[in-house]
Amino acid sequence: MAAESYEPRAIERRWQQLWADERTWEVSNEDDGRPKSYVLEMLPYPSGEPHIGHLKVYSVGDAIAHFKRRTGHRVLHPLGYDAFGLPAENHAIKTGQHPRESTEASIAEFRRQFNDWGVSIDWSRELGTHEPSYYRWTQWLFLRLFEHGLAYRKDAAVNWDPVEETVLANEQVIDGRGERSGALVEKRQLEQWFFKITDYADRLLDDLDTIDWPQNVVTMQRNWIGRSEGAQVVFHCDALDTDYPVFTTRPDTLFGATFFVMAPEHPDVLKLDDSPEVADYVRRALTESAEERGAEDREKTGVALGTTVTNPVNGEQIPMYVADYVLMEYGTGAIMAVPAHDERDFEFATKHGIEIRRVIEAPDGEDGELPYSGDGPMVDSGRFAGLHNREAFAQIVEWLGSEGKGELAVNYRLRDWLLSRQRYWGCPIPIVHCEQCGMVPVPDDQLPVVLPDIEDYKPKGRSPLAAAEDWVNVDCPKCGAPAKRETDTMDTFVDSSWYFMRYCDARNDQAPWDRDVLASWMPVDQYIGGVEHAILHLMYARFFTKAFADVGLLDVQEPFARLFTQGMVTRDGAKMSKSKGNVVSPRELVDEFGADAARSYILYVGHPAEGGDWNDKGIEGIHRFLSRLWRAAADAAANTEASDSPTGEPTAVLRKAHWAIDKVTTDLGERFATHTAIAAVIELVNELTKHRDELLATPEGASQYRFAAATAGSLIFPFAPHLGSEVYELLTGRRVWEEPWPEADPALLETDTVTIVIQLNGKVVDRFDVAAEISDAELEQLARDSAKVGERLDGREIVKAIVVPGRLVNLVAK
RNA sequence: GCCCGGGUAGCCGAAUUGGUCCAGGCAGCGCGCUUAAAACGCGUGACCCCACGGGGUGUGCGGGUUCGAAUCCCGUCCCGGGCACCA
Repeated sequence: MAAESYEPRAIERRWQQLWADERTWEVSNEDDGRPKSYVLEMLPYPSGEPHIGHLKVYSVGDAIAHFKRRTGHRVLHPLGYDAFGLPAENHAIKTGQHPRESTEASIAEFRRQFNDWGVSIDWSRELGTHEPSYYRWTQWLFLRLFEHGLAYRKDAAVNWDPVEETVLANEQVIDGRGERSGALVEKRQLEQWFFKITDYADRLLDDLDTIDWPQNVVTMQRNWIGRSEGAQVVFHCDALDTDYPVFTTRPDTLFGATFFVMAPEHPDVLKLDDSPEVADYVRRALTESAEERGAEDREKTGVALGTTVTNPVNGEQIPMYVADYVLMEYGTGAIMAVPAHDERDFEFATKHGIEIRRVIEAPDGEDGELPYSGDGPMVDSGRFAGLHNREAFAQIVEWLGSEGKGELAVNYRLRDWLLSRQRYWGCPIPIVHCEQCGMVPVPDDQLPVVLPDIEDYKPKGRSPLAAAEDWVNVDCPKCGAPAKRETDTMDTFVDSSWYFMRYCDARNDQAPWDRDVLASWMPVDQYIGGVEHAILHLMYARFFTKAFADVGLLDVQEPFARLFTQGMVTRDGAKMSKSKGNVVSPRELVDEFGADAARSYILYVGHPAEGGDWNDKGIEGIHRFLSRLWRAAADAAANTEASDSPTGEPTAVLRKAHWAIDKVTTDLGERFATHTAIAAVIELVNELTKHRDELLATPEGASQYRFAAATAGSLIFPFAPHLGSEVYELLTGRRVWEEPWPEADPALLETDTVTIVIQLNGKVVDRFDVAAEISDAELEQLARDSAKVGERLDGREIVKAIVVPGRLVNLVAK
């Protein structure tokens, strides 16, 4: 009997060294006839050292990558770092350390730990988004979008984070506060760079149907795009002789429009009425934060503008108001108000004593409470009265069209992506501003525009780059006159919106990628990451993919065919956080229990898509299991006569091994239920431990024991690759990752007999064992004989027997 | 307020998607090995009755459909997440 104990560190070091020496996980871009599979985890942001979330995402991804390799796929599984960004820069402001230094120190630590975890990465494709060899192509791609009008500069009211001292994208503002700083965001009128993501709203929406993503992520993207269909309707204002278009989803309620409201930001408000009362209201509304203004239970305030517009359907003059519940950013910044059928308008009208006119009845004819936003027949609506409002919708829009007063229209909640940042540690925007030529792109052969070193990283309301005068002052690439570089940098989300394409052809120095190479790998077959990226990153990456397809750089429409969002690991039911002091450090775990135990346990704590509650004792259980497997393998190996192909009559252990193969294959391959997959291997190992002595007593038993132990190693390999490799090699002399995934023998999956339970309306009346191979027809006959269909039982006549395949029989009585 | 998820042993969690519950792990209890401890192994493990064969009740709560419900339907209560003045 082997006396050695399981020493994960030694085993893990040995295999990691071998994988590094042999470059086992590198994959060539040559097609070798196997189907490709691109498995990718969301790229990590290197800050400090990896946390438990990183351990989880790579445990998940690596299990998939290994499973794919062993089921005959050519697997691309690369890794890189999202290296630009504010935390490194804020650290630099505090300490004076160059962000590059702190970032690269962190990258080194990440790389070291990923290796300690034994993740099967193709390191030949490693990249960092802060490297000039990478951001050269970020800039190059930016210029392609610029050429096609998809990157543009405009003056707009933007979100200004007063703590970070930079503008933020809409997506980075949560409840009126900066996503990182938590500071109340201010509106500032600034000239900024945008990507025209709104051009892609419909495609981003429609193509959600073509990808296999979690339902909740799809829903979040749908809501974020926020497509609504309705009509644009023109209201004429005699006072300024101006037409004011409004967007409405309910043109069928036009006859109920009894007033008209403009947003405080609307440029015409003060032209219509410059009274002190109006001016005061506008001033107050504009200085309020988005948060205050958006508060849910806030009263509807507003001021009359002292003039009217004409309702196009009936020629009525209706009063105009300015009110802050109307948003300048959505629609046209003005609305028609229908208090009878809109809650907000109702509230405002009630407060200001405005007429509330019902134009749609509840369908049952009874007048319900107002406001009523449902469907029903139209009343008090001129020639449309009596129609159902759904029919009237189309007819009213058609009539408006014929009068030149309106048309069908679609509106989106989605805004263009604001990409410029007034910060240092980011990718420079490759544009030169020339007095003569305007905005001039830096020629491709002068890329990259290298980020210069500076002394002072502190933002002062403009980019710190502006202080680097040697760098800023250049000759215009077009006319040669003195000009200035753009000093804003790009949002880091730009860097991470195309990195998955770069991996395909990571060392190409002629182009961001070769189109054919890209076509051979894209799309990513399985993408894995946190649900917190449901909108930002995942929307931007989809947009980039579509935009590059349009520009002619690639041939796919969607970057990520399947998405897996992992749940958060908690500890004792609470989120892990430094302030709570309940953080589990991957490094300490790996030191104590080994990477295999840490990785297996994290996949065992629950279904990886849901959370999973960390329990310090729990990982010891997994460690015990791995130790048992190790000892079983050592025992089998010590029995040198035993062959690894099983001989003799199948015993329970052999059946269990095949059962485990079947279970792990389904649970890992199809359902991605890692918990039950690992539990199946645990059961197999428990079976081995339990029957060790009796099995090892005979040559047949020993062969089955050896086979079962090798199978356990093979099956645990995707979760615990080091021990899996060790066990398999020990027992078979072969490398497990070069072996095809095992197949279960169907004949061994079944047990000899099954117990048939005869029930009468849920009550057990009889039970007996039959051979497992019994056919359904025979089973039913047995049931009839046993329970005497047609006779009476418990005073009731049995009318039929329902046979559930292989399991039980139910009798129906009346 | 609206839209998704989810409530199963003391805890984490399974349940082949409608097939007769609770696999696996943790904690607990008992036993073996041991001078002892640790480690390891074996057994036990929802609740209530019991003549020791078994019987009854059990998946947040109340109904319903079905031969059969953790699973489907209706109502209700909690917990988590997303959205929220978007006209």
